Amino acid sequence: MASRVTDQAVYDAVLKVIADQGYERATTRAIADAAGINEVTLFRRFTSKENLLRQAVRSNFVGFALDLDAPGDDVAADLLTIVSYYARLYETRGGVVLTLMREAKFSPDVAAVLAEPEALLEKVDEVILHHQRRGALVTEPPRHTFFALVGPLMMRSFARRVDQRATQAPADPEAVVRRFLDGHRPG
Amino acid sequence: MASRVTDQAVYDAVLKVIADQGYERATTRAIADAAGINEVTLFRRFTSKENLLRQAVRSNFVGFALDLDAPGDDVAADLLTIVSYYARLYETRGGVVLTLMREAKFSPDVAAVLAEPEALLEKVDEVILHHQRRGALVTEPPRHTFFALVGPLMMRSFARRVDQRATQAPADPEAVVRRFLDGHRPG
DNA sequence: CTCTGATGCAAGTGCTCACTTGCATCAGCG
DNA sequence: CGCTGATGCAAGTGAGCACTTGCATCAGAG
Repeated sequence: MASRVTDQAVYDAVLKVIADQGYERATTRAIADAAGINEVTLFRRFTSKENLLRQAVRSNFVGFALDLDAPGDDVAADLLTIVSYYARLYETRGGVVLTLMREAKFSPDVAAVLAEPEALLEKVDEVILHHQRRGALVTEPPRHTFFALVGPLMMRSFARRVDQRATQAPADPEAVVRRFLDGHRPG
Repeated sequence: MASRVTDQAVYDAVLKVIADQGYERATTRAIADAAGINEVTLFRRFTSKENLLRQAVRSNFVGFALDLDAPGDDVAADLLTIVSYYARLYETRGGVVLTLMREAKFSPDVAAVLAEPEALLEKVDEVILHHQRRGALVTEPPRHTFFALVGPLMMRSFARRVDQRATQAPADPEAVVRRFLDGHRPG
């Protein structure tokens, strides 16, 4: 029988609690409370705190993965896929993502969990390399290109966190790609 | 009788350990080991972990405070004092500073300790306000002006952390102030 | 209605960690 | 040499937390 509180609802709770407490300070008790279930039930359903985070991350960050398996001829289109993904990610989950990235440096658990979304990055690298080889992008380490592309989105999310008053409009992925290509098409 | 291991040596150890582990994961045991003293001695001399951090921060960040009590007529000179202070801070302690700033959001202890250096910021605000009133700077919330001034230094420190390979030259405070004033002198 | 599987609750286990205590040692000062 | 005050070491205390166990309850499928 399905559970009264859905898995996704629990995932939302985890991410929310982690967003304001950080992973290590987020007690399983607090997570359970936020999800409206008993702590024991939490463990019965998700085994461990780390596994719970893993499933939440998988479901929310990795789940709706990009259609990048076969990069095509159109640089702009492929980059747009990437930017749209990260724009949406930071738009909806910016808080947790930044928090987890910070904590990954110190907490082996968090680092382990983030290994999975990191694998996404390798896919992205391949796409960038593909277009570099086709002569559509300046040649540099793909990860650099990636940061140049997505960095502005991260910064926006970061700035919003530091400076609340800025009611910034959500980033327009098409504009981001356009601006980026202006600077990264080989002359 | 003075202690064989000086207070400053212990402070260095704390800041170093916190820089790579973060405050919460930095056990007093690890700190004592890094300082080359017994954990018990640590407590006998510094009372508590939080107090130890406080004294380390006080000694390293607040101790050599700025000569800003009486802002003068020369905007450039006063801003240079500020920038030089933060340039040196990030140059020598960038790692810990960023780590502590991150953790302050989650850990009340860290937040409490950082309240003291925060007070420095109020002094800075006053100086900026002073020069705004004298018509030497564009009018905006002083904290914004501060971030515009010091932000680049923080970003440089942050970037160095993310992207190791960049052997960036240390920031030149005079250049920073010059560039800043170009954009913030009222037209 | 009955059976089953998921849930809640109370209590407990084991680990880590900040912090303590008692005692032996050691360096400098008279 | 004898005193003092700081240090080291071994052991322990108490709290927080991830995770477990046993039992009662309750909702849905047959």
